[in-house]
Amino acid sequence: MSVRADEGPAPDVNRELCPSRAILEHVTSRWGVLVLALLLERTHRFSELRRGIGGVTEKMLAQTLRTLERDGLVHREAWPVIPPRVEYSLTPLGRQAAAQVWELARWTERSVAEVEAARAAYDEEKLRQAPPAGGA
Amino acid sequence: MSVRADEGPAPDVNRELCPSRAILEHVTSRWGVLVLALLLERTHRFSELRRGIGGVTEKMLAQTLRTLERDGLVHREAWPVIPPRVEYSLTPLGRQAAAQVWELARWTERSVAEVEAARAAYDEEKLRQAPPAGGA
DNA sequence: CTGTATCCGGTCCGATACTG
DNA sequence: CAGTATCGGACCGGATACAG
Repeated sequence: MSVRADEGPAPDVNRELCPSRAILEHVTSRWGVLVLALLLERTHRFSELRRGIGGVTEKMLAQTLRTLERDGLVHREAWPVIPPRVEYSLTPLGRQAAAQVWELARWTERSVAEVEAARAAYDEEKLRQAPPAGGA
Repeated sequence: MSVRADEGPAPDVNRELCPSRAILEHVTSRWGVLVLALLLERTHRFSELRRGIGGVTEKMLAQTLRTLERDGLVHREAWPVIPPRVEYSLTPLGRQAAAQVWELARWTERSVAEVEAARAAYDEEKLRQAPPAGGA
C-alpha cells in the first residue's frame, strides 16, 4: 500500500521555506482547527465562536480569524448596526481546508488510546534501561 | 454538503485540553510533517533524514524523531556496530498519520496560488480602507 | 458586541560544544 | 555516525486595558 500513488511529483517536502508551510500552520494552529471545525457546521458570530471554543482569548480568536480571512478561507461579514454584528463563515476554499483538518482531527481522536499505550510502553522501556542506581 | 456525515458524535473540538491536541501538534509540527513524508517513501537513517530535510538541526531532528517514536508512529532500530547505524521507519499507526498529513500537505500545495491571491486582495482592500493621510 | 494596543512570561528553536 | 547538554535570542500567546 502506498499513499503516494500516481498523483504527480508530490509537494516539495524538502523545502522548509515552502509557502505552504505557513498555510499549514494557520489551519492546524491551536485555535485555527477549532474555528474551522465550528464554521464547518454553520455560520457563527464572533461571540458564538468565543463561547463555542472554551478558553480562547479575544486577541487570539480575532488574530486567528484575521489570518484565515486573509488566506481566503474564512468570509467575514459585518453589519453597520449598534451593537455591531459580525458573522463568519467558510469560503469554498475554506471548506476544503476544514474538511482536511477535520479528517486529521478525527484520525487523531481515534488514535488517542493507541498513542497513549505506545507512550506508556516507551516510558517504561526507558525506565528499565536507565535504572536510578540501586535498580537491581 | 456536510463533512460531518453520520460518523458519530465527532471529536471534542471544544476541549482545548483534549489529548489529541498534543498528537496533532506532533504530526503537524514543522519537522514532523517532513519526517513523516520522507519515511512514507522508505526507511531512512538519521543522516539521510538530516540531508533529506534541508535546514534541520540535529537537535530538532532527534527531538522530533523521539517524540514520534514515543507516540508509536515511528520505529527506531539501532545496530550495535561501529560506526553506529540507526534506521527509522513508520509503524502501521505512523503510516496512517503520515497518510493524513500527506493529504493535508498536498491540499496546501494545491491551494498556494489561490491563498496568495486571496492575501493580495485582502491586503489591497485594507490599503484602500486605511489611506495614510493624503491618499486622496 | 467586536474588536485593538501593550506588556510580559513561557516556550521553542538554532548555535555551539561535547560524548559514546 | 548518532546523538546529548547548555545557552541565549526570538516568538507565541495570555492578561489587561482601552476604543468604536
